[in-house]
Amino acid sequence: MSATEQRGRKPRADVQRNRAALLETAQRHFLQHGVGTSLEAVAKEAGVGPGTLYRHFPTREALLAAVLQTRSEELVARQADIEQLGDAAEALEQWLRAMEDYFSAFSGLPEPLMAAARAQEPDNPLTIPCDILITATDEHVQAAQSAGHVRAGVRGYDLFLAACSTAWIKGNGTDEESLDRLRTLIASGYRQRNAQP
Amino acid sequence: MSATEQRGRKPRADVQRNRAALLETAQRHFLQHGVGTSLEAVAKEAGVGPGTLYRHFPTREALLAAVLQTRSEELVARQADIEQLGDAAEALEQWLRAMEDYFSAFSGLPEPLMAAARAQEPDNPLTIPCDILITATDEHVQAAQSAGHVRAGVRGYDLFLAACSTAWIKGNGTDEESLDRLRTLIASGYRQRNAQP
DNA sequence: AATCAGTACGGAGGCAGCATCCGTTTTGAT
DNA sequence: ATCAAAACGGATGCTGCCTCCGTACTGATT
Repeated sequence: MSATEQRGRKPRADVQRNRAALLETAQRHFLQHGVGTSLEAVAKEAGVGPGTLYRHFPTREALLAAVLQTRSEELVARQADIEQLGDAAEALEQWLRAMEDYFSAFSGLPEPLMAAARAQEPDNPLTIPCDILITATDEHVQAAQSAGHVRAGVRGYDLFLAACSTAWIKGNGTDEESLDRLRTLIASGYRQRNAQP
Repeated sequence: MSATEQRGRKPRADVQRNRAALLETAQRHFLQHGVGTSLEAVAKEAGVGPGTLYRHFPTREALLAAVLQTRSEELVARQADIEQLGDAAEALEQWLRAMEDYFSAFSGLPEPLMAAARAQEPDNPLTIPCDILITATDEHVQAAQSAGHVRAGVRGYDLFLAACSTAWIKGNGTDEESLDRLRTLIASGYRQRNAQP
């Protein structure tokens, strides 16, 4: 028996079915209406009562975290690929874009993520993925610094913040051209002036 | 008769009193609870009914814009001072900080400001101040570019976005040190490498 | 001073969403 | 087939939004 399975010994059929339906519906609603979507509507469309939704996911953040689980895993997988590249500068750049995409998955997502990153609430379900991302970013940054591609004094957390705010702006309907300008601006900010090959 | 006075000829005493009370109370509530504060509570504390509040300020944005009026004027005044400086680079930097402070006046303010800046809704009361700020920023940028302090290709709007997102991050409780790092990062991004005095 | 018409007031009311509680139903185990 | 634990779901109470309309106030007019 794996650790993720039941500790007692009863994985009720109900529970799994409802949980799956809720996750599926919630993802659709988050996609269409953003993270602020009506949880009541999600429950109704999933064919369960509000009580059931709240029992499975006590807070909006818990539901969000569960829905994001899949995407988080994909992101981590992408990181593995990215790390394969020899070029630390290129790797960092790709990683930042990957994070930005992740943050942009649903409209309004950066808000709760920032709240979780600040992380005075240790039981916020979004804190864990955030910490993972920050750490991963920091590793990329350090690698790129060692290779002389990134200024000293830049931390992973700084670029995490930058990616998060870029995603926030993106989610607010700014045109792609302006976004690219902003990304370029930020890249100019962290890049080492004279890269040493 | 000035243009800002009545066009017909009746400035009812009621109206002025209530409007003033609403603005005063709203500012306090925005300060304490952010831009999402309960308008019902504002009305109640101002001693008027909800109807009166909504007649004076049909939307939350209208109320926000009215409350921000004073601050906007201060900001413009500060701009005048800043322009006096001969140093365009220093002027730009100060201007960006001034804007950031303005955006940080109330928690959650960047959100509606961004929505207004994107500006497909021409009757959004926040659009006007936003456009003014963008234009002003662009002037500072161009001045600094002429003096060779800022890269070509940087637009005022880009730095407006940057300031807005910095304020957003700030409003989400990030520590001052990280903010300073981010500001430095952005500054490194727009500054010309070899300034020509 | 008294009247009048226009204006503004304010609260009741309808609506939507959140979150909880508890009587009823489902489920796996025996 | 029976049972107790576990899960369900909807009724419920709450808060906030926004509107509508009978009532009250105000400034102008005589």
